[in-house]
Amino acid sequence: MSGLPDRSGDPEGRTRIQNRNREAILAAGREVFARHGLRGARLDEIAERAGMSKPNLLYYFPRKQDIYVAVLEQVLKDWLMPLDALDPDGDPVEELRRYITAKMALSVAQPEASRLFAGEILAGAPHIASFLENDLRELVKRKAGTIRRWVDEGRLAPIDPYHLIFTIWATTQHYADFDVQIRAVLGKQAGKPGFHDQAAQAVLSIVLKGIAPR
Amino acid sequence: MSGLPDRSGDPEGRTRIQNRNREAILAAGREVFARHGLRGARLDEIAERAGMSKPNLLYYFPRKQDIYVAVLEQVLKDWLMPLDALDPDGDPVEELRRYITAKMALSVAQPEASRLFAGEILAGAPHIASFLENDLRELVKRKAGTIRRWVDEGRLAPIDPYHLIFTIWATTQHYADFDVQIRAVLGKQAGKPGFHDQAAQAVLSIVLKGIAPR
DNA sequence: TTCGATTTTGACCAAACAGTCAAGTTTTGA
DNA sequence: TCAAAACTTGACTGTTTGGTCAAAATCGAA
Repeated sequence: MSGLPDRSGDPEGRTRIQNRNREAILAAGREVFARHGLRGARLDEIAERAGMSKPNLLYYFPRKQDIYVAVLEQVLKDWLMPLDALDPDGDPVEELRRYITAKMALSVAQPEASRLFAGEILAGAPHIASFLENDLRELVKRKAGTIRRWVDEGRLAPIDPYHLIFTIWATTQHYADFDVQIRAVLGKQAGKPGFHDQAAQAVLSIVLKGIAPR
Repeated sequence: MSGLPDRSGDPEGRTRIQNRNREAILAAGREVFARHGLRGARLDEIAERAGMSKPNLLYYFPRKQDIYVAVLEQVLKDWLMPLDALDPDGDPVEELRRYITAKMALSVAQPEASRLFAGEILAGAPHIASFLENDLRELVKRKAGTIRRWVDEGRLAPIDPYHLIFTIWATTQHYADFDVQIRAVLGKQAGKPGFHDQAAQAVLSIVLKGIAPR
């Protein structure tokens, strides 16, 4: 048919306008869902932040939940990479140092992703139950096995691998999820260059020293 | 006037029925707000869980936000007690051990309170900004001063007190806030008696070893 | 330039929701 | 026992919200 947009340059077969608008919607959605969750988010608000009318928004994503799920999928795409990268054959302390550093970097680079994830968990994880019970559970099981072996070999202090992983998640994601509280407590200190490096150093120091072998 | 209910037994001057119904509403509100936040919560849902009609609910709290603020006030009433109890003249390690234990106990005993707090933070802390910038900030400043003195005296490893406090908040509140994820990862293990004791032991071990003086 | 496909939106609809009200029921203590 | 106060709720209102639709505007490649 004459006049059809060229979609050959796009793996999903989408037009230039579709790609641009979907990205704007997902960015706006991430922002609004991170703060208000699925139920608290308003389509009007997402549309306004995406710079388009509400009917146009719905032209691309027919339901509010469709936007939410698409944003969640984006978040989860990279969510497990840092843990997945933990090398069973590597040096335990260096591997965990790299893991903590990578998680911290993710919190700094994509705080809204972390907050969206946290909000979904607070809501009971209705949309990511499968992801948690399968992808996440299997990966954590494998990596916990690795950490347990490191402990058994005396290369790490006797610590339950699951609780270690939970501790790393908690401390690194905290800087994204509770950013508002941290800024309230620290005031201008929290906005200074190097603040997150200091935070990363503190977490690395406490956790790595906390699990160092005797 | 004849027939007035006796309120002399109540410090707030409320009747027996008022006390009973307010408590039911606050308990229901805490549950619904913890999961859905203020914007996502429905009055119908709170009323149903409180076991009363919606107009009756509104007889006691005229606006949805009134319930939310009342629930938040309940949460914040005890929120700072564990940190406030940190004794500047005590043994550093024992004081921090007690603090971590108390925070963990709070997470176990009142997970919804923790989740409500987390949700309010994710939403930008619109209703507790003053609390964060005043009560919390002042208290943390004082206790960070105590911890810094302990570090300076060589009684703790060289660690930034603020990041230590954030680490303790993160690790202890994680067991309440991310309970759904922990249960997904651990399955039945998370429901066993003693699980939270093990969690507390793990956090205590990592953090206290992590900040032990050389 | 053209024309078919795509994109856009103002106006609108129906349902959901916060909150109201009049009237009935229950409580309360003299 | 009684009457005033307190409590309760079905029916309702007005607003908000998710979503629809017809028609206009724009895009895009021939």
